[in-house]
Amino acid sequence: MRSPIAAPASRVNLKRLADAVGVHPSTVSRALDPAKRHLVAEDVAERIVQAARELGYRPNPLAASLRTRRSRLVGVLVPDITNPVFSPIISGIAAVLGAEGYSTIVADAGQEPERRLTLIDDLIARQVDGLVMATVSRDDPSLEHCLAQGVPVVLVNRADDHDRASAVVSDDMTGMQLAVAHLAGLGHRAIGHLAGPALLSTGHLRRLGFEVAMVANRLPVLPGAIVEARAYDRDEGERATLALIKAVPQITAIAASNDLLALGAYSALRSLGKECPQHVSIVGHNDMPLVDMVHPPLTTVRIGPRDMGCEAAKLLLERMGGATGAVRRVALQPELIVRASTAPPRKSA
Amino acid sequence: MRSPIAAPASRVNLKRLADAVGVHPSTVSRALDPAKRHLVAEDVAERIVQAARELGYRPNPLAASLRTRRSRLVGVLVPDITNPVFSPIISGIAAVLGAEGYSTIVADAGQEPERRLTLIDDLIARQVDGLVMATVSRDDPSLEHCLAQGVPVVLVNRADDHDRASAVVSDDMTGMQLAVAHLAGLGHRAIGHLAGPALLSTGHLRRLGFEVAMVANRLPVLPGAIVEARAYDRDEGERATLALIKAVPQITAIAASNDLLALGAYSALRSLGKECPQHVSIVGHNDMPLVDMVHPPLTTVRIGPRDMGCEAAKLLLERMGGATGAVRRVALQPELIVRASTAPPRKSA
DNA sequence: CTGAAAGCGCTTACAG
DNA sequence: CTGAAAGCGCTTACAG
Repeated sequence: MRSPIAAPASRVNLKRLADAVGVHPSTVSRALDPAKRHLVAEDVAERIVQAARELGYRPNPLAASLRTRRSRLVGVLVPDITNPVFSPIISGIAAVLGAEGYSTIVADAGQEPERRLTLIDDLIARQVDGLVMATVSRDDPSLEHCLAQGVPVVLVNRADDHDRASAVVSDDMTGMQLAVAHLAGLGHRAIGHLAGPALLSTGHLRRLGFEVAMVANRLPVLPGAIVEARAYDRDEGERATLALIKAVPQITAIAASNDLLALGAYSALRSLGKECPQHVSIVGHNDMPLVDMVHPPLTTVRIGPRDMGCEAAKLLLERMGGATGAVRRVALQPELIVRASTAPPRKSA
Repeated sequence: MRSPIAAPASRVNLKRLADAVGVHPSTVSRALDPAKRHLVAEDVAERIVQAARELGYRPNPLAASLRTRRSRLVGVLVPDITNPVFSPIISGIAAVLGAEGYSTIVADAGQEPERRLTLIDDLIARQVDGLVMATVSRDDPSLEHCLAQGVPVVLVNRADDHDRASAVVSDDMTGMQLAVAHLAGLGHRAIGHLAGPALLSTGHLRRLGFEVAMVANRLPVLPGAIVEARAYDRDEGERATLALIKAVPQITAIAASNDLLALGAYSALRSLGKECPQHVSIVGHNDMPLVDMVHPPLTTVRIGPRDMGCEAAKLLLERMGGATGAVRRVALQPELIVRASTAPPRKSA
């Protein structure tokens, strides 16, 4: 008894375990697979399970994957892990997948499409059983790439124009209609829109929602009242707002395609010496963390990113389970959260 | 020519490729491994590489891992993927590891220590070559667990009391000293501290930094002027602040152990009808996204989470490369970011 | 410089 | 109900 702790005893594998119990490895394999356990005599199975526990047997998933061609691994592609919208999505995906024994490997796709394909190929090479993509544009070649290889894919937060894959999104048009209706209800007539990139389904649909809602509220879309941001970030929000106000100075309210854009609008207003909501009301989209604490607290459209992640995972699970039904699109209902960045327009306006 | 696209032509593997070129699989294996390519005749290697490209050969990393016992996979454990401090850490880790051909698999450890061990075991079963842990408390059993299995581990953002593993952190004591010095410089004398959980190195060290800095500035730590939060979140920040002000009503400034706690203090002050910074100055820690936009913009200590991630990855790379030197602790220098939540105390105070 | 063989640790037809 | 064998796709001593 030299050392109380055994040397990392060269890992016990199936064969060793079989020897210990005195049966054939294949029997051990069956006994330990819930789906096959019924094939082996109850008492034998019992002894095997017992021994496995005692010896601390841990099956090697790599070996199993090599054999079965299933890895119990799913890849999640996000455009930017640093964007707070994606954390809850990832967390939702990992939670429901984890409960089913899948591990999640998340990859930050970055901006270059080149790198994106490489990443996807890496994941496929690692034999992921499925892919969740939060990265795709409305007409994304990387989606084709996945599909061509036969990997089950579901999209999240963004959808494909051609419905080539199932997608879980927030109901983007409705969300924007909520925003516009709120503004119209407050009495605003000259409303502008900070659009997201038209290549993304969120940017496209929210813009559509804006236009539809304006018509529904019998409000004119003034020329120059829609400015498209090149990216969902604060700088672009600021730039777009400056352009918007320059083109349509009489604007009293802005519906932004997302919160970061709205926050950029705050900065633009400040640099112009205007107050929100006294001069201009602003509504965002997403309800990302902390927008309740900015000044003024942001009125926004809450989407349920974690739920979206959960739903996406469920869809993928079906797909990976061999379900082969039609492509589905599930749209979660967003909710308007009214805070202090919106108010009736001033009479003077 | 029925279909323009070939059926997913049963994947080309090493053997198939070897047959195509007319050499033995082992030769192909060598030619394709940069470290072994010199072992094969240049022209043969050339032909192999060429054919590999043409046939679209993609080596199966699972099979390679099974053989070599190296997976080129590293696990990253975070306590809560939704906490914005961790995204840049993850992103930094993935970036430097990715450049070396490693994939990163991030696991959200959640709160139950039970689940944490399971996750770690899963990762180890998948043969991760190394682990980065952002989860450990100062004396964490799960660290022992990893070490016992011989997995290279490096800690990030948090360190271990016993220096059982290398760690990359921000210089927490210095950071807090920066905060206190700033407050003292403004003329504050009655300064309180919202401490983080003492079980975490950040909570512990920042508190220590607070105490040391108070002494250095010849300021008394009033009884009740340090309140420990049970978690790094806004609710706890609010609760702790209320307790703090109740115990020491004459407080004019608060140094918080992190930004979320500081934001909770904002809420507490508001509920008490007090203004920041007029009644109480507040400084946070971390400089997380958007704290520049809250009201008032938060003075805080900026740590470099992305850099921390990068450094941690580098350390892990060394470790995985077989480096066996002493455990190292690298502390990045934090920086004070002065915004509008701090001001001189009012004369009346 | 190249080939033949063994083996990483599993799973699953195939027999019996 | 259990065993023996083959094989997933690689890599790496071992010969030559």
